[in-house]
Amino acid sequence: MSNIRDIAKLAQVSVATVSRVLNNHPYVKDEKRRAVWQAVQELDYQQNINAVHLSKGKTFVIGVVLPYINHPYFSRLLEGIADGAEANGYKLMVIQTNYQVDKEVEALDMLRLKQVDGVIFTSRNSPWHILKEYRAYGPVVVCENKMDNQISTIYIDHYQAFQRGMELLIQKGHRKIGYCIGRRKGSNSQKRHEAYRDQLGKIGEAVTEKWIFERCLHMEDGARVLREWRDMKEAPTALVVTNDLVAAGIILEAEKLGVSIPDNLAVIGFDDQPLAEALQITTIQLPLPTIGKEAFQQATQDVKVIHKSLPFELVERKTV
Amino acid sequence: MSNIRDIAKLAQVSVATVSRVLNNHPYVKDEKRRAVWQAVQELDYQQNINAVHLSKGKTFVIGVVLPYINHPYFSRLLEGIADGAEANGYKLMVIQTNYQVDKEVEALDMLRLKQVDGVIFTSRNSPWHILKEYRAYGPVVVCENKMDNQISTIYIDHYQAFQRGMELLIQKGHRKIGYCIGRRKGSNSQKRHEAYRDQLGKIGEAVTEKWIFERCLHMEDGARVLREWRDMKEAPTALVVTNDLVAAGIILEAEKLGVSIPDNLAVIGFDDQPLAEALQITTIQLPLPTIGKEAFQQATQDVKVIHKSLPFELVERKTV
DNA sequence: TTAATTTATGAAACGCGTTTCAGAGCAAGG
DNA sequence: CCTTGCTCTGAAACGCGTTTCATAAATTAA
Repeated sequence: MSNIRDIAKLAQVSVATVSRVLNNHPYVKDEKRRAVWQAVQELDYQQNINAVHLSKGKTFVIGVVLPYINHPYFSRLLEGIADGAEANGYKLMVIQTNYQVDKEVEALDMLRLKQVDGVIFTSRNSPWHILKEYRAYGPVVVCENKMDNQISTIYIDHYQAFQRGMELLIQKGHRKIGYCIGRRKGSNSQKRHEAYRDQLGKIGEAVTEKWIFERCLHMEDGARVLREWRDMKEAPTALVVTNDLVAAGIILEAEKLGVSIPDNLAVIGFDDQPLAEALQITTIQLPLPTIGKEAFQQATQDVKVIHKSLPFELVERKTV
Repeated sequence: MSNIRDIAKLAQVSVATVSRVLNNHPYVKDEKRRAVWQAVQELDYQQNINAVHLSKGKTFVIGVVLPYINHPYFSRLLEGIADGAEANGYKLMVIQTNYQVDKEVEALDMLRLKQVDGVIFTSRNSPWHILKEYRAYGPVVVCENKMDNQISTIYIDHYQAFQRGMELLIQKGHRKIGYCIGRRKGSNSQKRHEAYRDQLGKIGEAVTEKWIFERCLHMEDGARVLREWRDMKEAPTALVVTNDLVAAGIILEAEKLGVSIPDNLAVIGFDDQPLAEALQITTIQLPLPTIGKEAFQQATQDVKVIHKSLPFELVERKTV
């Protein structure tokens, strides 16, 4: 394996000149240029990118933290990030965390150790102060609605989005409304809960804890929810659901059990995945790829901290 | 930013000793150990992993090539790879290619430049000889059925899997059978086609080109197929479909258009995603996460070239 | 008590590309 | 003819951790 010094020797120039030639810098005589390329060919030179990274103190790699790779919400987000990366000559290091804090810290450590130039959290479980702590090592971007003067956030206003869903249901006459969520403690989840509480408050209804279905993220969870719902003495007439996947699970299980949607139960999802279109699910469309792309921008530019909310849109179909 | 030499100076030891302490090597007096850690604290030392990579000639990163991140087939595969990586202290660099050859080559270049220790192709578009060319730079693992004495392959026998699907349909009395596929030229696709041709041959039927639906990968494609199918003068009575997602698209569109599944059209999918369970799709279950995990193993171990086929299983539900 | 190990430690080399800085040569401007 | 101002180069420093090798000191085995 030859290196730049071997090339220099063979081409009878200095390593500086070799570097210049390889990187297409100006101010090198054509004959030297040719000599260098000639030597590169002869020795079958391959650059060692790790030396470049060391020397430049930069890797053009962004770390992406996501709890589950195989979930359309995060896949779409990741896709957006990947598009941004591709367009800007960056690579992506993907860390699947299953919401384990140590995995999240591992991702942050890549930043600390200069393995990546920035980190994007599509979701997180670690306390905020940990992210702040690592902020000194490089840009950290988080996809949630949080105002912090050091960490940029690109997000959907889940409070408003959830509110929009609630409004639609209330407008259709629903008063007994429940909701599904992946986990309670997430920041986005909390925003949704606040919207839930506030909207119920507006129509003089109290929060019914039993109507809040936790651990709802995948399609199977939807089926579970529908069965639980069916067995309730007092059941809600409408559900605002984590995402389209869970909504689909609810709807398909409802079909099996002879529950009519939306007559017996109205359902509203989030995301607007192809599945929502196929099943005619009323949903709140979220611009996930755009979030991803913008998060990427922020992770690479780091000129100033921003907090950007991207618009959602209600897509009315047939489940409300 | 302090480095190992600063630590050495402050702790009054050599850099070799610092390195030993940091890496928990034996043969260092406890007092020096303490002195080093003390200095590390004082100077807030952060290791530069790029120097480690350069020095070791290894990065503990594996490159994963996949055409589409946001597709459950590849997501599940990636999930398996990620599990393997996590369990072995490796990180993953993900390259989304959209089947562009230059993107695939970019991934291979990461291997050549020592940015990654190995590359896994979950699917590819580049000619085989390119992969072979890069094989010299490190392990390249491909998820398709190809016997090569240099490149390991971990795969599902798509010929047999497709055959199994065809057999079921034929056994149920179908003779006019079509199929859906993502793209014709893929190696796995070709295996499927061969099985299609052969099975049709066995029952004395010829291949009907119009019954081969190309560019079927996502749910929307299924809807398109169903409509095309509906408009055919002579239509197949059964379809073996790319994957569960497309099958779901077909089934849901059929429902909308009043086409009865399986009475008017039998459908069999691949993968056995949660969606298949929810929609009661008869499908060929593929061990995607296992494929991923094994591919990972092979990408890191590289002791000898293997070709491993993993078993699939027919899951009969209600669409055949 | 001597030989053979084991423990401990540092100098120096190794992995390798980038960039700064000083200086030389040469052409255009005055 | 002299002064700017490019063009072109290379030496050396920089980024930084790992590992080998030689050596010294302390044990243990014989």
